[in-house]
Amino acid sequence: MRRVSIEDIARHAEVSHSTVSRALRGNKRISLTVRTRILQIANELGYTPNAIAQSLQQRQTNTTGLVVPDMADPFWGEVVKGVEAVSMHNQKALFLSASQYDPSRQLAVIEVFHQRRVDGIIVGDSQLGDAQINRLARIKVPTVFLNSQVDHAYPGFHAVGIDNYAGGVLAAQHLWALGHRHLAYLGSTKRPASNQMRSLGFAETLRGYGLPLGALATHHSTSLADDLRIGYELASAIDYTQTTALFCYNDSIALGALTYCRSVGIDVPQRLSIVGFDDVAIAQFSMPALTTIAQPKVALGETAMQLLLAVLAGQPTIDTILTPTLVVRHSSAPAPKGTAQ
Amino acid sequence: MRRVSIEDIARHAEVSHSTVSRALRGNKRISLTVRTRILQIANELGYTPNAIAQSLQQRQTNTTGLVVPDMADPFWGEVVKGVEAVSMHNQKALFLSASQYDPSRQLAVIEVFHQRRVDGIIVGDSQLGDAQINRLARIKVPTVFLNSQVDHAYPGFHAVGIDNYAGGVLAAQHLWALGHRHLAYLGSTKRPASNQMRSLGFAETLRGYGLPLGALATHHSTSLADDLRIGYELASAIDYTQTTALFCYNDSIALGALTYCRSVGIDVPQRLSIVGFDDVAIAQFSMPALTTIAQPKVALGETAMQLLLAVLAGQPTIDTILTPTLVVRHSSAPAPKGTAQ
DNA sequence: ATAATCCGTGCACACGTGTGCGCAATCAAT
DNA sequence: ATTGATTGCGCACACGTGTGCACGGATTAT
Repeated sequence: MRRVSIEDIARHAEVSHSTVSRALRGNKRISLTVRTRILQIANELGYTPNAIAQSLQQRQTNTTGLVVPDMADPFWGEVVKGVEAVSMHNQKALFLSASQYDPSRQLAVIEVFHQRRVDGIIVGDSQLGDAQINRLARIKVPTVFLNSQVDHAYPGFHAVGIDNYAGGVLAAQHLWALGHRHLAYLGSTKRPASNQMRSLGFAETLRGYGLPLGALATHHSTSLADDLRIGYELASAIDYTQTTALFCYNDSIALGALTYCRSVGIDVPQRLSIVGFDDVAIAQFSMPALTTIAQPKVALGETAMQLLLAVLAGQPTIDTILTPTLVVRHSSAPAPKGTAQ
Repeated sequence: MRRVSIEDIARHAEVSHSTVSRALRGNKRISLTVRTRILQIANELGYTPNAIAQSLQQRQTNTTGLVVPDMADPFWGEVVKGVEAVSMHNQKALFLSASQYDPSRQLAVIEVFHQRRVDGIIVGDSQLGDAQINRLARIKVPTVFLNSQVDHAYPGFHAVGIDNYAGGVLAAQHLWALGHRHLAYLGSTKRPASNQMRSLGFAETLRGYGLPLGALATHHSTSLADDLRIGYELASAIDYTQTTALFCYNDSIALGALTYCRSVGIDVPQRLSIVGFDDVAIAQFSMPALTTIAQPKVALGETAMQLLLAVLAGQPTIDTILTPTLVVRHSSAPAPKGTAQ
């Protein structure tokens, strides 16, 4: 029942295990005749190198740990896809775990990764507090934070993310240009930093245009329910006698809001414009198709993994901020005449 | 820069590394005084056990490999979530890789997992051919197939899936009861087995009701494009002067079809009923909300992992077939009067 | 012919951990 | 007081792999 090792091959070939090891790795110092015989025997015996033993001896596992808040979230699904693609392409294996938006669980996962001696770690949506960061800093594993909610300025810590403020600006410019003068922001405090930057970019831009105070309402859910549900509930708290446009923290919340509007008979986009954030796959197929601020999700994952690989290779690196883009579809339209100021 | 090992702790405590190992593992034969001293030192030094070395010596990695066709697919996202939850709860780490619906890549991933000496493997949507199965059988790693497209009857091979035929039956019963007499099936040959069983359950049930030949059209996409796009394209090939109901291989295809209908002004569900399959999160928030055959996705992942754990524990196991359920929403309605036969 | 070079291979150790066995010291029992 | 049991710990090996060094034999140069 035991697996076949280079020692077994050595016995069959009547050489030492050193010779087998060298032959398999293509060392020049092994004669061609011996090498071909060894490869032949290895093949017959169905030999598969033991990466565990290799990892132990090399003190390197060629393994990365990835922790995201929720696997089933379509946003993170795409990010994971990007990370996995680059990882596999570079012959690295990928450990995956979910943190369920729980910082303590985030740290616990990271410690498990460290036990497994991953070469590097990618943390999505980090919400680690100072104490946790200190604990993490002690283990000295190269770490890339992806769309982090906290600022982690430590050596060995790197970051990849998008410019949330710029995203908020884009949404404001778009809706203002369409003539909207009473707007609302629907957010979630589950992601403090990005939520704040998006609403800030949105609000400051509108203020810059001279939007009177009070014409912008912000609603933040503190609930931990699904975003779809949150969007539905937040949308139901809005006063639609004035408000003509909604900017939502993400597409899921926007779709929840859209569902609410449909259920109470508010026409989108004729009476109300809705702008989402992320551009998940389904956004283009909702009814009406969602206008949204697109994040380059797969690219985000790819970039994070590439950054990590560069760090591991000892190359100099810089943190990366990707820029979101406005995707205009059919959930946004000119403000209705009656309500324009 | 070297990591701290039990050897280092031993030196500080002036004992042998054996004693440290035993102390850390709570062996009774170590005196309490020595043990507490060792734990103290281990803590001060920031010791983290090396799982690689443990794996090598125990000949067991407490690791599972999971391969799915596409991380970004919302269906597989939920399955992964279930697998990960059970895996983490049982202190097992999870390797993840995507196969992109490519059988040869599926096998390649499995071989990498084997090199890493995973204790078990879960393969989603297996499309492995006979040659590949033989190769896989040789490595003798306990394997669970999840919603497999092929029948793999080998010792060491196990399966978890849903009853696709029953799902097709449910859809047929529902649409027949609503009075639909001209129907179409929109499928994808990317998943041969499940696609066939769903359409078969659908077709045979309708035939059983006495539906005349020719009143049921089937369209199968052979393209590798996104399902959303496939749904759009397949829907555009239907003759809607007769057909009043569509049953789709999955929700993504159904949503694509829905989008097509919206774009050409076909009212759903007044003029056309659409039934999907899977019940992905977004199905309940589309416009109109999608009637669908729900798969217990998370439970599917959980069950697969639990089955694997049972196999690894040497317990007797049986393959599991979960049953899908009909979820009626607003994309299906009674057939329009004019077209009823 | 002898010395210098080169080529092919094996010995032995390292990576970090767990454990069977043995050994010394302490304790209890006769 | 001697024997026997018990307790607490270390020695040495194993897991599978890679590699520095040495060593023997063949080849080449003087």
